[in-house]
Amino acid sequence: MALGWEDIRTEVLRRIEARHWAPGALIPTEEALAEELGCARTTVNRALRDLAAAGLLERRRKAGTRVALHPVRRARFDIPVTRLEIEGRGQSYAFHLIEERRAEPPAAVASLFRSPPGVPLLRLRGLHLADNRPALYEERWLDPAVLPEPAPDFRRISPNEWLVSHVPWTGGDIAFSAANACPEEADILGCAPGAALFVCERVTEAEGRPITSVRLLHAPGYRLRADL
Amino acid sequence: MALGWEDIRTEVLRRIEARHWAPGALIPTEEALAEELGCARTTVNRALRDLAAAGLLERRRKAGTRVALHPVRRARFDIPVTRLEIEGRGQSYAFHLIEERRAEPPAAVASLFRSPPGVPLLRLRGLHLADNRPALYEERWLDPAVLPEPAPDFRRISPNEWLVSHVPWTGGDIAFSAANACPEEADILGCAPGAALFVCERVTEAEGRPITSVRLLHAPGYRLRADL
DNA sequence: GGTTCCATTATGTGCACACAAATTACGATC
DNA sequence: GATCGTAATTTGTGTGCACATAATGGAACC
Repeated sequence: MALGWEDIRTEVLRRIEARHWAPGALIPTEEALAEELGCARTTVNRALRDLAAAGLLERRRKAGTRVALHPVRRARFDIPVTRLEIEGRGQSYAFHLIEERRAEPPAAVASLFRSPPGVPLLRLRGLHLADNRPALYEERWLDPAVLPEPAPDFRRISPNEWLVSHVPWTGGDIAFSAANACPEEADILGCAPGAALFVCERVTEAEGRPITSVRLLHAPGYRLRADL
Repeated sequence: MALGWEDIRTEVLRRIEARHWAPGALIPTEEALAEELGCARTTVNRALRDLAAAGLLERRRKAGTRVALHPVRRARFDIPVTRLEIEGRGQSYAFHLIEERRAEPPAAVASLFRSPPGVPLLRLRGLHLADNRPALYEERWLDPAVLPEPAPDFRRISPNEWLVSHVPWTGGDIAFSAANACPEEADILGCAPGAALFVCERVTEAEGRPITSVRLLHAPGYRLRADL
């Protein structure tokens, strides 16, 4: 019959959901499950590893595998390039560069970049438009060392998109929050001052050093969906 | 020396980041890589599968493996039980039940639950407190069919926490957005009317049917962090 | 009683092999 | 030239085995 690892996962999941094994309880060893379900231990291992990665099981060597006491919901979502996200909704995309200049960053950003005082970074501000309406306003600091000669024309391609396809990144950090639009932001995004904006702050690193930090302000009405 | 699959992943990642293989380009087959790097194809397979799951590679049978053209950033975050999140910050936790009654849901919720008109759902509203200060206000609709007899005392345990540990869930949906606090919400959360609130809306399902839908309003200042 | 050490045990992972599944490339046929 | 069928290729996965690694529990010892 040939049971696949996904079948094993399904069966284990069924038992968890049916409270066949209570939360916090030990479940049989891989070997026992393999014998019971009629497959190799490798196959059980893969299924259990997958469920553990999903947060449903907790596994420790020697201690065994137990059903997670607090099934942490581990949500995942994709962060597409803004252009693709907008075009994916069937809208036309455009990017409007508001500002591009060298400037000394505020202390918080400077310490983040671990750059010595007096060294300017590249300051970029721009607006992403969907069907010619403001959709996303970005304020960015960028380490000019990553730019080639000649520098890309950010009036034609958004910094985000250029970075994604030209600079190898190795890590970073991302956080979401909500903020009231200040008058200038409201003006740029074409919304009322004080409107609640969905904010995404990102720091992108390469080889352990920050390359760029950006604050993305979404126009009112934006929703970020994730899968459980 | 014994190369582990994580070593292989690291090496492949290095080559991607070093633009050794350009975005969109085909990379060698598993077999070729296994021979070159001196390990079994299984090991290469695991490494490449992992990178593909992370969105860095695209793999298709027979077509081979290529470096993703648009390295979609796939972020993951854990959604802990609110109590654990607050206690994890070293603050004391408390839950205050504001309202519990049977009520007919608005049309949008009724259609979501696919419940016939006239059948009431359980309406719950409550406030999560961190160090006795409002942290999270929740408005929930709950299918009373999942409740045992006697029903749990939601003055003692928050609906969220009770559900997580007593009702097997199989899926759901989650979305984040921002909203201005209406006067009542501002009063409950102890913030200014109109303040930008971070909103989390969740629908939880079991066996394909919605069990509960909830709108979570975080007090101003909340940040949701994720890992890239 | 407490500390150290070690055997036991469950998971983690590598390997060689086999076959399955998908998709492409190519050749045969019309 | 277009269409169809088939073979070749690449990834996907199962199996049995071996050994590595970590954590546990208890024995030995002070």
